Amino acid sequence: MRPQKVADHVLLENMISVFRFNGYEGASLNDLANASGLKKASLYHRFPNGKKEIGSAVLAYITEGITNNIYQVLADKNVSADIRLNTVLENINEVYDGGKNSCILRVLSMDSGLELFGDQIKFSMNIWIDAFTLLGIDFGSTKKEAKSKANKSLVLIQGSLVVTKAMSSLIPFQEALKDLRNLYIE
Amino acid sequence: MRPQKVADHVLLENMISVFRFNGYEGASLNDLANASGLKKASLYHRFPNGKKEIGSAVLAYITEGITNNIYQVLADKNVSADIRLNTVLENINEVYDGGKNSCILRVLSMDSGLELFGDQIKFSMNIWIDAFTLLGIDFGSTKKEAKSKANKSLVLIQGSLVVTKAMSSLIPFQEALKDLRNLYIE
DNA sequence: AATTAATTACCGAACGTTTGGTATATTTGA
DNA sequence: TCAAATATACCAAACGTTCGGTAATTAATT
Repeated sequence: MRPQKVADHVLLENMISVFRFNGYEGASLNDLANASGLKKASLYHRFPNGKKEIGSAVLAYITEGITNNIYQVLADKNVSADIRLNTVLENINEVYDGGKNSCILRVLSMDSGLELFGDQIKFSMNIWIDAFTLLGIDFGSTKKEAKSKANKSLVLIQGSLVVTKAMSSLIPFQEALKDLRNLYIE
Repeated sequence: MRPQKVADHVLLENMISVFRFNGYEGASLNDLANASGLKKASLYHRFPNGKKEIGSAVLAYITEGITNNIYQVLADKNVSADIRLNTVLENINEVYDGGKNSCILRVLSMDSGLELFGDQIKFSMNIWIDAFTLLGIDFGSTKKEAKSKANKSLVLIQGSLVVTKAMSSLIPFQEALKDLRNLYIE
């Protein structure tokens, strides 16, 4: 059996950067093919259902990332809550490249994206919220308080990424990371 | 001179709802024409430079709204800071229809929008920030503190609108309005 | 008061281009 | 030699845009 020219995860990473830059509607199959290193028709071999399946696969990949880099870190009771929080803040900073990267969940929830991927996006965001809710409880909050803080954490990151991109300044994102920390510490 | 079938502001309001729903790339000229009550070719009479000019006109219209409903309210020293804040919160709630409406500034800063409209979007957001900075100073903050709070207000609203839309729940937006109020009161 | 000229608003039909998607052929490694 | 992976060539439909021409109104001339 002939080997793949481009590995799955490489393919997905390349797609992600196209979606980040052009949005879902704005990303044409030619854009995606060019970025992937494969030809357009070959993308249909890897993703038989076309652009929708690419978007869906990207979201599944991102969901895996959120699970590994956020949920599993925050749910690990072997580590102190302080350190878990710091680790996750570092991971968030890394994933969004200090604020330079847009959030794929937001990008794919624009245009026709919400209709196509709404469930997957909700699912991913709920993992984020569940993760930070666990953290809040370990920091001594009631479940209700913890859930409220978790929602705030999501709002902070999403909002700061919007403002950071629109204002061409990384400061809002960096400030949001501090604010997110202050939600739990002090 | 033959009268216009559809008044400018009606035209723009209709365009806005199309952009809100479909994004910039996702909004086709057919969509825009259908929503406007004019035919596609007639849109080119009203906006000779096509889709770009429509986006630009929409942003100019939104900027006017921000100036009237937010900046002018918050800059009016004849009214107590408390009341100004409440008025603006009501206006924000109204403009975004309790969270149901996406923010056009965010919608048009996606896809190719940032490239086309970046300056206008930055300009609008700066009006928001300037307005809330004035408020913060009147609430007793230093200029630096006031500016930081103003940025937070923008992040809160943008983020909560993203989360509200993605999660199909108006709660994040409503919570953000409360959080925004608490930035200044208490 | 009537007619004509000028101006503006609008629209059906078509433009070239790009879109997402396929049918068919070739390459490649087991 | 067989099956999976990739590539070339192609397509109908939709895209943003343009054009020739018509409808509706005002201004000017008689």
